[in-house]
Amino acid sequence: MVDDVKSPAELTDLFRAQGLKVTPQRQAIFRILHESEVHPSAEAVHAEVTRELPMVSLRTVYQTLNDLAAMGELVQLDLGTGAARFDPTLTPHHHLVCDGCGRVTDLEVDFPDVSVPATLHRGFTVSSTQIVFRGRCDACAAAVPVHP
Amino acid sequence: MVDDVKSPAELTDLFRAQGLKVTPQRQAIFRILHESEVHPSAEAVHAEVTRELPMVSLRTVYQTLNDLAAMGELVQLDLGTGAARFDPTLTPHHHLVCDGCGRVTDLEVDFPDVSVPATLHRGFTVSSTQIVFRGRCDACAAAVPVHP
DNA sequence: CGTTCATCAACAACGATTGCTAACAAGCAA
DNA sequence: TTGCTTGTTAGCAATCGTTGTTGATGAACG
Repeated sequence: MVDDVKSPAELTDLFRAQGLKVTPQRQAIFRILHESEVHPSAEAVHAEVTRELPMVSLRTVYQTLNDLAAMGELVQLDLGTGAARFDPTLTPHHHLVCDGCGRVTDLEVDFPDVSVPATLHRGFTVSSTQIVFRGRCDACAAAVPVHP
Repeated sequence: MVDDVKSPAELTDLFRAQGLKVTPQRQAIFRILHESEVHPSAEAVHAEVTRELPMVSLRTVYQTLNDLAAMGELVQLDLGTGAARFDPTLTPHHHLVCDGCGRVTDLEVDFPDVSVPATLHRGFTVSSTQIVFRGRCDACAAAVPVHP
């Protein structure tokens, strides 16, 4: 099974263990991330949060997402789509990015042959490998058959 | 040999062929790109240009870089290092990105096995594949041996 | 030469993100 | 419960990279 973001209860425990407080705002963010099937931007998470807690500021959402990313419970992606995306799927995987609508799709495939040749890495220590396939999803390809 | 950005003379011809005018500012940018061994940001190109033409605005640099990228004479990279990088190497290749200093290094290696499995692409049309290896270059690894 | 249109510099505006700070609330203990 | 301590929040300003706007300049082409 896929290693998703932890449950709200687990994240609550983790936050408390780090001496961080668990506020209603944070609980709402935990729940939204846990239920999310996509790669939401901070803005998108904020839009969801304010449906139940209308006073939550975007600032708070950023803070909590950054905390989660720093704890390794979330992966922050910068795919050149304008805003950073927060990926609740922790299993190493890759991404399809649509140049039309910006949609990001997971690709749960391992490419075991992809590594930096020893003759070329020149002291570079690789900590992660990201593969991004850019193109157009079916919907966008249909919408713009010829020119952009 | 590597397919680098065209010479200033060739770029001049290309601009004129497109009905774009070739100003001293643009010629300076052409020359700087052609001599560049790295992946300069717009800011870095601007810093170089103003050494010979102190009046050139950052706006003009962006405009020319965008024109070149639109013509396919330059590849614009967004690697999450803050600013966009402009890559004068046109041959398909991949990148090593140092999380410490942000340095971007080319990796002239082809990974023929990297493609989206037919069973998973679900209508997605891939137009380009980017592989980014993140980690630390030798200098940054030496500077920060343990914690960041 | 003169017309015309792209370009220039300067500044404002923009979107995404972060810094700042006073008011506030979570967690803990008594 | 009550109170204390400390981290958190909301709101706004500021920052960064980038682009829009504009009046003036200047190149290209006839």
